[in-house]
Amino acid sequence: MHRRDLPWRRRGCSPWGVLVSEVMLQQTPVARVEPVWHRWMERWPTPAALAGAPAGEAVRAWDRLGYPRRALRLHAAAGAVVERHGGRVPDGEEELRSLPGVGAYTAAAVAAFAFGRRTVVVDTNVRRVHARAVGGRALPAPALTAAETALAGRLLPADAPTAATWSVAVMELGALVCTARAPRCGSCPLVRRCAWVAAGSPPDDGPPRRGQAWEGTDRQCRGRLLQVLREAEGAVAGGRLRAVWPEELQRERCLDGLVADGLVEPLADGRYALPGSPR
DNA sequence: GACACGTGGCC
DNA sequence: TGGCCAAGTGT
Repeated sequence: MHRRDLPWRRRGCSPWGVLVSEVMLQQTPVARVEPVWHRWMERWPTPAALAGAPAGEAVRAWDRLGYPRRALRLHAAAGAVVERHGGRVPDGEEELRSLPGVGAYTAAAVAAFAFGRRTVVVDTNVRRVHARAVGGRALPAPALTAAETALAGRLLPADAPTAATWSVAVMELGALVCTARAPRCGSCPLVRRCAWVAAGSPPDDGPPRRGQAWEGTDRQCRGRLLQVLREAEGAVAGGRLRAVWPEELQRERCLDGLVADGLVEPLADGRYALPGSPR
């Protein structure tokens, strides 16, 4: 096995660094996260540092990682850490889980990888490895099931530090070898014991997966609008937004949605800006 | 439980 | 070439 030397997996990385990485990695590939994570940690090395910055600056620094509401939630999580935990990232799954943007996976991951706690870490990689090696299926079900969590719990080593290492290893296996498309079974340490390989590597028998529509969607529209705001120094006039999305009805709906989400702030003079950013 | 939510790279 | 996929969460 090859364990990647990722900055948030190094010994000296703070729990805050681990939390930032886990939120950034939600639905986003490692390669795109790395440079943004480095800039982020240099600028905001502690939860208090981020909490002291305007939310809009977090959105801007999020750059093109996608799903920018995560930046807003991370900013809110930093505030909650300062308010409720004295500025230290908590080490318990329950306290972590109560932070904005931290769900079951992220809470378990931070508890395990930042604090060495024995938690059941189940992400898409773990699910795929287990579906194949144990379940004999090409891909896991569309949504996480209680049975999958239970299985992951049974497979987890009893010793806490070993359990954390185990979780990293299974995730790395899923990310580098047991990949969704074109898995490298030839270099997999589990080939001999893989139920899916033993069954002849049958194709996925689940329901066809619906691809995410993109062209012309609200998501694309929101992305365009926010990109203009991110790249602008301060506030921008409505005309700048009109230019990147001419269709008025949809543009206004998306703008309203961005404002409702707290990603955009409408100014009294009719212009728009990232929330709290310098005018 | 289904849906909304960004972005870019890969085969 | 374009559908598929990437360390999910909140509603």
